[in-house]
Amino acid sequence: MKYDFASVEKKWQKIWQDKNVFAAKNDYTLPKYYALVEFPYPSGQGLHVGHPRSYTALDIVARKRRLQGYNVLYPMGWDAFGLPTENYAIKNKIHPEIVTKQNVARFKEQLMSLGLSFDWNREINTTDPDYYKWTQWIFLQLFKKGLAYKKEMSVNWCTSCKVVLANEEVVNGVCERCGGEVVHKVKSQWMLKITEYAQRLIDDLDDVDYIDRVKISQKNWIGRSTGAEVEFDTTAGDVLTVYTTRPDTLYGATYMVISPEHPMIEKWAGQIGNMAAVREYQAVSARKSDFERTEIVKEKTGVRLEGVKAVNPVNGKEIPIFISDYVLMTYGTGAIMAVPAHDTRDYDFAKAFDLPIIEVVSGGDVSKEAFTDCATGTMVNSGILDGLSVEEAKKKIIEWLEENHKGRPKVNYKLRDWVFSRQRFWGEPIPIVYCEKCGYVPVPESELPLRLPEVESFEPTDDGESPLSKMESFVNTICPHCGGPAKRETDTMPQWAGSSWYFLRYCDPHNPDAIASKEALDYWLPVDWYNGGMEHTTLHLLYSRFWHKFLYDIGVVSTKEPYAKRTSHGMILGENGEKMSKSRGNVVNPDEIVREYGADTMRLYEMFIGDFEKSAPWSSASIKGCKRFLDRIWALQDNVIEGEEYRDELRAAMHKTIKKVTEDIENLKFNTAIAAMMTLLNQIAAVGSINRREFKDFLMLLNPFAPHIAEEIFEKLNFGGMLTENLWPAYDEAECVEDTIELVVQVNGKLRGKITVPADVTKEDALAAAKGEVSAAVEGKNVVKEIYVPGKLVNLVVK
RNA sequence: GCGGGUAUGGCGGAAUUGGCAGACGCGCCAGACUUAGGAUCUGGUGUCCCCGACGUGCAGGUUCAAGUCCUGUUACCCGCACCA
Repeated sequence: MKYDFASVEKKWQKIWQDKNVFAAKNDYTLPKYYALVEFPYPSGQGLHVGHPRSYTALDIVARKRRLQGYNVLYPMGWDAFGLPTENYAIKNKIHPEIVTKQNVARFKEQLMSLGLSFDWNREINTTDPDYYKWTQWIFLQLFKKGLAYKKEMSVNWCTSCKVVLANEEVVNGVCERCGGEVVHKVKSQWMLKITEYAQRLIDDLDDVDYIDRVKISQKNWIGRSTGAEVEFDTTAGDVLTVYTTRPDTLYGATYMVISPEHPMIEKWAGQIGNMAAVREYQAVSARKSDFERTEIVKEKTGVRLEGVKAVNPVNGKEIPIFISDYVLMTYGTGAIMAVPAHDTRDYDFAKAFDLPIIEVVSGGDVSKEAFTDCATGTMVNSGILDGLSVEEAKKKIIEWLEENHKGRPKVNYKLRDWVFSRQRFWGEPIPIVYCEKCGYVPVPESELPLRLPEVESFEPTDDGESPLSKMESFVNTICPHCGGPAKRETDTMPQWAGSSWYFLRYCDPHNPDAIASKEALDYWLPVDWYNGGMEHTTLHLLYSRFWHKFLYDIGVVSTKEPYAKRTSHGMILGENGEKMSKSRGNVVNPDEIVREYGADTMRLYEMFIGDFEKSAPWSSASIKGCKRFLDRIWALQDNVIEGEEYRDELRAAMHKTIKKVTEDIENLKFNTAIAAMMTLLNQIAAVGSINRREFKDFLMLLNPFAPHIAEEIFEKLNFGGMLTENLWPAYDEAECVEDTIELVVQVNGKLRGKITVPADVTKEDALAAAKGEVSAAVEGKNVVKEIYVPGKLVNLVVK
């Protein structure tokens, strides 16, 4: 009888749903396990085969944990605000709410068809006012604590989407989403002070179990560096402060460079002799897009400020000041001391402008290139520092600077504050009112959610203002503070807002009075295992850690970190090994795979495709192997015999497989777990039959991977109740060992034979047997060394 | 340039502390059943000059023994990119 996966899968999906089998219990006395996958953006394209890789992996973990007696929370929801939906809505003249509803329905149906054990009672949607009420509430708390502020700043402006982008959304100088040109534009933006949390975001990584590459990426992104601020007097009278990681090279500073946007330029305008040239350079820099700026990275340009000089604090020498766009206003103080002998950029600039290069650290050849090594050099030409190592010199010069009030130690971060405004319709309205008299006033919490107005047109404006700005009934309001006329903020939040706290809402998703009840949060948090893509390491993951830490600070949550463990899956590539995309024509549709092979086969294949953490190309040929595996298990029903215990011929195999599958699931080694089950099946086939006990435990192991077929056979064989109500099988380490083992016999390290010996063989017996096995090869030669590795091999070294 | 990663049969990939290289699967070959096979079952399948030798990107080294450790090197992928 052939296995009819289509009807069986539908049958069990309905039973699971009707009986609420996977609902997390609100009994906070039970041992809990919170498994989380990144909730998808419900795009118009429907589910991608990449989605189920992550979802199936943690579904396996969740199902296994339930069988191990845990109260498991494995939820799903929709990160549904965002540009593609809005663009689609504009283009097709449908309200984004309707588009979202349609896309969610499609996604949900697709996820359901995969038999994922989500607790659908806890489904959330970031565009639901009952949800974004709390996104807005968190923003208000940030505002009240001074962590949300408005700032005039140069922002990344996508000329195609007509929207401000975060730095993280600009890729290679173009818009991450549409590939449109990105230019700079000065706008007043809401900002979140993530930089205030930079050090804690680094430090607390020590307390969580994230895979190394995620920790390293986050640290690099935050980009902590230690150095010093040094104050340079100028002939204009003002002090120019620079940041440097190499204060030891202060004697080698032969000129200074400030950013073209540096405010001191305006202050000095009257004293700068060549102000026209300076203004021209400023204008050219401002016009450059990020793309142009990175394109012409090679040659250094700049303009010398005539009439103003700086004074090196260590030796009183006057040195020239330049403006150049290789110095960024957004990092450090926007000004540097240039030490061409020991910094490659300064070196290039000095060469281009024919400036003196003074060696202050010996060890390199500064006539050829900058010597930047901090580990080996010795200080020279440096007065009080001469003869010291770089590290010693750093300490000594900082002491000197502090004593003479010319500087201090300083830590800097590359991380910048989070640009939180978007000039778009389909996002959470920022709940702030602007009053001429009172300034920025928060919308009272009792008025949340501040809903998006119900309008028909929400096209972006050409001047870069939000579509909301044209909706007068929305804009015009009353100041909550003074009662006078006021205007609402018309920008909306970025897509990252709703996803920065969604895992909290799952704990208590229908609570009207709070993000979630304190009891629910205290019970479920932290998330025990969070899996998601590497592409979210520096954005979503960092943002949500930031928000969580803030919520910890104001007493909403009780854990410093949201996620105890973070893993990351590799991408599934197209058959040609390239990233799947419509334009490459290599997209695999999960619906078709489910239709042709069934959900169990699809799940199994995605887990078997390769190392979970690495990317792997799809193969429509290989998937058959997984189908065959399930068909062969189905066929085992014809060879079932009675039996309450494992038979001798399968005992070790059963124990070993249980051990392997149990451990591999914890270590993300789903592919070898499946291989182990295939091996067990081959052993069963060799024996010719399977008894009821063996089959039952086999089905338990199979269940997390291929739940439908496992449940069906479990029911057909009357093992009692639903499989999901049973317990994960245990293994006995002692039983994993076979009675006899095979030892490899090597002569001079080369394989020359194999011997079968009792598992508890003595060294003497093993050596004797080995010598007998390879007598021909050892004949007439001197055995100079005998190596015996118990359970593995015997190596005879002969001469 | 910096950071992270990868390199193993025709293909996807296995391989605790160094200990049988190629588990498991795909594909391929042969056979069985069959009117038929793109179904199923059984056996085989790293390469070659096949009782032997060679073989984990490349070149060295350590070791009784190296995919694994050390030194050097190449190619590709991902991320960041003038961060002082």
